[in-house]
Amino acid sequence: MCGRYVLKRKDLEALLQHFGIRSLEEFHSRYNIAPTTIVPAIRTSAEGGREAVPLRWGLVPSWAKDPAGGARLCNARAEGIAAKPAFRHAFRKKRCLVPASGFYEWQTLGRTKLPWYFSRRDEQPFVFAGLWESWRSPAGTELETCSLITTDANPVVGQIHDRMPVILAGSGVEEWINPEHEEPEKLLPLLRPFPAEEMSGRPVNPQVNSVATEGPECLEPAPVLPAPGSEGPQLSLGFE
DNA sequence: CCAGACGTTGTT
DNA sequence: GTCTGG
DNA sequence: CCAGACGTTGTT
DNA sequence: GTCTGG
Repeated sequence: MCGRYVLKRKDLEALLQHFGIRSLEEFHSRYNIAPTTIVPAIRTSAEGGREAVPLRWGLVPSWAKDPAGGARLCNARAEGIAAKPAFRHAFRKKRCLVPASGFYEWQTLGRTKLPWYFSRRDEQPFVFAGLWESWRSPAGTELETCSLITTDANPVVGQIHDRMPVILAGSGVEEWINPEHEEPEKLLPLLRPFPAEEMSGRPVNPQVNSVATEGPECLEPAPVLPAPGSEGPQLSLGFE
């Protein structure tokens, strides 16, 4: 799954430039982005161009009664999005890209959780495949939310967790937000695990566990603390 | 036809 | 929004 | 995703 | 144990 990620300022700017979107308001690097917070996303505008928009992470279906209580939809399994009531509409009509520098997955070690940071091996920014929705309150206020699509983990991430977010690359990026595409047969093949050879991962500062830790210290290497006899974390993944 | 239900994922 | 049940 | 909160009633 | 908040 993917319940936390990283987006550095310069990476967002590079991506916006790539899509021909001029950088909006100032964005500061965020090293511990969590569900329920506002995240930058890219989608096709009503006019057919690209736009960057703030979305709340945690999709709320348009028909939901309460946007807070049940909104735990920060991920959507690729296998089910074409049919699940909560996602099928967004899958056809409201696809988006979510810029990122890297993401976290947790390794359970006994009673503690160790966060690992995964990114492209070349440290280039990338985009997650996302869905968004619009919810209107009884008072008429509009709330736009999003969810990140997950798929099977590749062999690198798979050492830690069996799922990972879908990372789009190449022609898949444009195809995903092309509004002319609505057929699952065309879209679902884009939702594959990112190539393991192009990814790397390493254990990082356990302070990541708390959403209050938001700075670059999140990416500090995890202290090496393998107790004798217990299996400690491997130093890194993504190497031969 | 209308009323009412339906949210998802993750983990052990 | 869309499907199911009555 | 993880961390942290969450008591409940009856009675004065 | 389970729900809420970030």
